[in-house]
Amino acid sequence: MTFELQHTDSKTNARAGVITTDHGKIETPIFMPVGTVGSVKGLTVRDLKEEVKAQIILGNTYHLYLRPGTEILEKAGGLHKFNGWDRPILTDSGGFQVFSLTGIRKLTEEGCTFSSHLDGSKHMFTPERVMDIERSIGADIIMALDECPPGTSDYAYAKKSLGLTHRWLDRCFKRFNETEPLYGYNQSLFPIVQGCTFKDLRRESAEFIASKNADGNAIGGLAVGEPAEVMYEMIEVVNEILPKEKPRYLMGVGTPANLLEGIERGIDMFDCVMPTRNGRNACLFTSEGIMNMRNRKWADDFSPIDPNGTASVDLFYTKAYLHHLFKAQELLALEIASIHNLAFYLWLVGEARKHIIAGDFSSWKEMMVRRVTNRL
RNA sequence: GGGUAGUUACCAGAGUGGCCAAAUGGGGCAGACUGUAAAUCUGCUGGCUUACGCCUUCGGUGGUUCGAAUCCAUCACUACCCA
Repeated sequence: MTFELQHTDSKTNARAGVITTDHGKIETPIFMPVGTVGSVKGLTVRDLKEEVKAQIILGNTYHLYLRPGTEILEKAGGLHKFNGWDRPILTDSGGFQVFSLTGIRKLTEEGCTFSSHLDGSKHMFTPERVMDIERSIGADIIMALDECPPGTSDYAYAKKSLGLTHRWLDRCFKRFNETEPLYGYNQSLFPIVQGCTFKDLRRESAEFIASKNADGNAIGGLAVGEPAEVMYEMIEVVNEILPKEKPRYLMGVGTPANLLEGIERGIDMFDCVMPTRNGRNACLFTSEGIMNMRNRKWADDFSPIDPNGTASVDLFYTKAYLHHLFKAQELLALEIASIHNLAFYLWLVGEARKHIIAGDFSSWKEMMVRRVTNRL
């Protein structure tokens, strides 16, 4: 995997670049739709390519390990062959599940013991095991196993957790370097900066991560309960240290405004369940603002879902019809909303890229932040 | 014509003397959702009120009672059964 930095904004830290993987190129800044169990919920590969214009999608190590399991994935020839997505894939390590499954998991120096949310069976993730599973899945970019502590963690816990994440990272790299890809194309391992909301821990972590000289670097442990302003501050602290010539991935973020603020601060990659999950819950993000499609006011609005939208569903269907589909609990509502939201997210980062290259990112971004946070 | 059961908030439906402005479900109206244990979750849903509280309500009317959605009488309507 390589990264070519094409443009850096003169007024901000925003950049435009190209990541090249064995499954194709990714133009940054980019948003990556989340396909936890190997499927971006509600969308076909054709939807992803033709409507959403996705360039890379995510899979999740924890979920894919539990089902269908590595045996099936290896028999299939890797996740790309299994789900039919022949463009780049990134797999999260299960670090986020270490955070979200609090109560059915236990952390030790060795790794994380957890009960399957599917059948209660006991499993253990160690850095080595996670690397092996991510080799089996075969994503182009694989994430290190980390601990993602809550945004409200105190300093003592944050420091302790950071130490564990760093030691786990060394073990991830060791195993990664001792093993080979299974399917004939290269894989890149991204380390993850942690440190909660403490600047000195974030700096310490960023320096440690930068020293690994990985193909790309991630920032984790944000948008997990802390205020957005604090998140932006942490990004600034970390991005001062992370190398400019490598892509920077802000994990799990976020709202359209979060993306714009992140891009301004030098983030290149984002992923988030928001466009799909909120879409399924009738929340539509558009260039004019946010709409709750279940609200009565859309019942007799026969204008297109999004006149400025790039997906065919945006112009083909009306707001009134989509409102009706949500009220009637029709599957089609979830699909239309998911396609729309993802297409909007991809449009947004694509526009950001154009404006970075054109040199007017800053003013465009200020205008867009106001528009995308508007409630319709 | 006779008999039986019933009539409760938008709908269905509990409640059979005070703890009832009235369970529960649905519907309705809003809100939340950030590396997906989420097609999920939360709140509100008689009126006025920030709240305390006050007012009006359980088919109609009239009673009994300190007190009635709950007991009595009567009328109306509905369903089923017998002629």
